[in-house]
Amino acid sequence: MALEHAILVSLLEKPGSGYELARRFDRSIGYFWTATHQQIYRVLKRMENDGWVAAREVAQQGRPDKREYSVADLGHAALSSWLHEPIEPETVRHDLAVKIRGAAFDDPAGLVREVERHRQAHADRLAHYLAGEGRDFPPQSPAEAPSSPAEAPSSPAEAPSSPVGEGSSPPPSGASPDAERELQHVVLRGGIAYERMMIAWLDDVLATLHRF
Amino acid sequence: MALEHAILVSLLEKPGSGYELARRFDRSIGYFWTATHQQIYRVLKRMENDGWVAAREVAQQGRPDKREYSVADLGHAALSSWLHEPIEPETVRHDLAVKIRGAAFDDPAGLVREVERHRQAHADRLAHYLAGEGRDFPPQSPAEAPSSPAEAPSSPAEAPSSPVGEGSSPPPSGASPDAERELQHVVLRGGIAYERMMIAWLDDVLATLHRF
DNA sequence: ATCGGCATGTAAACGGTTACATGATTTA
DNA sequence: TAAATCATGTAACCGTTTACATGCCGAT
Repeated sequence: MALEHAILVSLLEKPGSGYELARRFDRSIGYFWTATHQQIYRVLKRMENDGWVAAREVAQQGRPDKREYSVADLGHAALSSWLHEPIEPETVRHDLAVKIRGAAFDDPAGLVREVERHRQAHADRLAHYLAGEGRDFPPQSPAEAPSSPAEAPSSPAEAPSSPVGEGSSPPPSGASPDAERELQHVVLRGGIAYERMMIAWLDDVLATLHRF
Repeated sequence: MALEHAILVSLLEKPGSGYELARRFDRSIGYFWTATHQQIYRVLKRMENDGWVAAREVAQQGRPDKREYSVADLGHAALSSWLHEPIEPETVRHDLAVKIRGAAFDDPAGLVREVERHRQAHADRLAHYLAGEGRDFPPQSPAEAPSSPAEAPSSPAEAPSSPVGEGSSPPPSGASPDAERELQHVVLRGGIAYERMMIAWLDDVLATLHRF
């Protein structure tokens, strides 16, 4: 399990309420880790009990009060020790691959629309990522090209919203805002590479299905 | 949930016992869907109660008896209706991405070994897939190249073991052994593309980490 | 004689999903 | 006035993971 750790990272990047975290899990962090608000409130409460995070009541005008969480020393230490223990290279769950293999026993051509839907969803996410990359990581001087040609978008692109927030406690070693940005960028590049690969593969799948 | 459906597909490809299924979920099917034996036994029992699969006691010499399951008409129908309903484009969980972003707050260089471990695991899987592709889908006449240059392997490669098994009931429409092979191949190509992408991205990550 | 593979299970704990619930405020 | 957003929760259910358990057979 790593929801706690994903929350810690997000709160280190920028403190926020449970509600705000829930929305981040629809955006930036949410691209590689999902969680519903119910889950987040429950885990957040446990983390507070364990002293990993501390809450601060914040009054707002025109809005309900919120409890803004930030990472406490114990939480920072917990993250650190998680970072230092090895994790298993992930275990994937690809429903679509099961469907594709299953289609051999039931009208392959019937799957075309479904695969096209998925292809569209991945093209949308790619456009979304590229927009975020262009916004948050504009191409610098020489030597660094952000990414290559893209897909035609379709959904409204929205920002990954990753302002350089301030960690609550002093980090053990080399934690510069510089590293934070660079590492966020390399993760985003991973998302971009993933979507590109998926689109190319789904085209391959469509070509294969069209042969039946 | 799609474990039931993954089991149906696997049993359509070839009938087998719970134990055999559990091992298949370490290989072929397991590359895009994991399940432990306990899970499989429980689901299998439920599927039997629902009339989706039928068991047959098979005596073996030198081994305990096994209950060999095959797909019943109701199971085939259940798979068919699942294939026809749309599913959500998957929700990913990338622990490693969380770690990478978290590393900004705790020694980025300390993550190098972990990322290298993951890179190795993906290189191994790629070698494994490519070996399986070479074995089960040998390059045909013209026009079809299986894949491009690869990685240096390291772990012992093992077969995806996908013999063309016989479905128990007559399929609704175009289910040829031909389609079965082709669709298995396109799924395998997806695995290969995924591993290649991951290796390239992890190299990018390593290069980024080395800057700190 | 012990270890690894075959074969099948039970039980408990945990994590994630879905549904339901409340109440204020701003925007269309 | 109705809908969307902010903000926080409870309850029930279901799927997954981990630990424990049993027993036979063949090979070292």
